[in-house]
Amino acid sequence: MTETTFTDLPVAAPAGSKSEQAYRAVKARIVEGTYTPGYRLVLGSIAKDLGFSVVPVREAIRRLEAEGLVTFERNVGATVAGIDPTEYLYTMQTLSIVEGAATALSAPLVDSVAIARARAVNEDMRKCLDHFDPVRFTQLNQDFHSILFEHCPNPHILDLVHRGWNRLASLRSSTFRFVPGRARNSVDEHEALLKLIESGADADDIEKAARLHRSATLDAYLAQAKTI
Amino acid sequence: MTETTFTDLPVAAPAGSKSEQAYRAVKARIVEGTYTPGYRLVLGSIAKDLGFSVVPVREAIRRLEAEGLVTFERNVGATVAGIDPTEYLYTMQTLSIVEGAATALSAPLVDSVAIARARAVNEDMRKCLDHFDPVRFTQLNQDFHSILFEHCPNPHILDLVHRGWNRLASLRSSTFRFVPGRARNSVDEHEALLKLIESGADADDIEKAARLHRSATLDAYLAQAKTI
DNA sequence: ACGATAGTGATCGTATACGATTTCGTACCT
DNA sequence: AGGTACGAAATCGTATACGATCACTATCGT
Repeated sequence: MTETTFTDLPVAAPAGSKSEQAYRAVKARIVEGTYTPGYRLVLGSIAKDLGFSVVPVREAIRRLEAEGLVTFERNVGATVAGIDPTEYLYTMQTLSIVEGAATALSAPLVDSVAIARARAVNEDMRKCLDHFDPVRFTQLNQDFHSILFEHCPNPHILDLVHRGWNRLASLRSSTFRFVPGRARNSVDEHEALLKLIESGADADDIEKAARLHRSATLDAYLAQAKTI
Repeated sequence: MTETTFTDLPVAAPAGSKSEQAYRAVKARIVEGTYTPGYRLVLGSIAKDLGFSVVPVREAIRRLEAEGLVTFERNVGATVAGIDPTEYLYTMQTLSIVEGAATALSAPLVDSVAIARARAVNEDMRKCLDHFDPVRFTQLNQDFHSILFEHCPNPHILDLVHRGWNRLASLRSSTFRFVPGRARNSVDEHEALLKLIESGADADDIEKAARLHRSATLDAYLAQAKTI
């Protein structure tokens, strides 16, 4: 094909190598809960399902392993990573640190328009409390923080945040128990955080607030777990 | 082979799947500087070199990509990731955050024996300054902090620290320029950090000190870069 | 009846093979 | 001479195939 008459339309080509497609497909199914924790990821089945051979699928799964979304055992296979309480604690604690840092680093770059958008999202979250819609609440929560992170000057840190979120995503439809009381506090803390950023507060204070915001959710979980 | 007469010697079996071996082999060569940044990782060559086929090697390389040690381009191949000044900045900043957190979390679990060991390592570092041995200095520096992290309660954070270190390792033998003045300060800061931990200081203060300790190295680099 | 053991099926791990894509050198045209 | 177009070599991407390993079950012996 020497001549490129047309503008080389990428058409509806699913984009990327099959390995890449497999990666995205499996990741999506994990994150959105089609494959719940413990689900056995059988290479052959997934390959047949996607219409690929096993090699790209295998590669995709190893990549997901590196992200912590699946666990892998030699000669046995891969399963969607569950989150036991310990793992949950590790993940939340790590998130509190990287989110705190991301928030503080981004704060100076958040303009008033972004603040307004974030505030709108937060008000939506408040409504979710009344309708009791935990899934949407979680999504909006990520949207809220994503707005604050929009101009984060350090992509590495942002990446760590996203990995943490993905890791927690598998919880949504299974183990996770929504704690409404905590959720309401969370919304209030969002508003406080916005005020802090608007006022051009010290980076340290912003970082501390953002970190505590995440820690508090962990604490609420721990307190609840203790009562069971 | 039903009978296991001998104690099932793992002998000199290189342990693990070939994919795993390939992963470790290539990683080692990158970290220790055999493959310098920009080095082209050709699947066929590495496979022939290790005596494997290309499939496990390919898998190994994709894993290294996920860790940021190599960059990958579709249909072109992989090269050892270089670190341009921007990447260096991102990595150092992220390290300052995760090392700070790791140090603060570990501090309450560092006993006096560990302190003594760390102090000994630090004195070795001081000697390296006189003999001008940057490679050993860097190694000892990692040893020093590793002692402090020995009982880190959060393995995820520790993992992030190690990833950062690996990422920086490729610099050692190439771009990196050792700044002796900074190195001397670094040793002093180590001692100050030990005193802080010994005294049972506030977690916040320890975190701040550890974070600044890493940031200062970055700042020294930036200052130097500016004068060139 | 219970535990150990051998056999079977499912699944993984890796080698090999081939088509697809890129890169680079060379010849040709302007 | 410079740039473009063609072609060959190198390398990647994926499919297929087969040997190796593991889980499971049924059988045998005690």
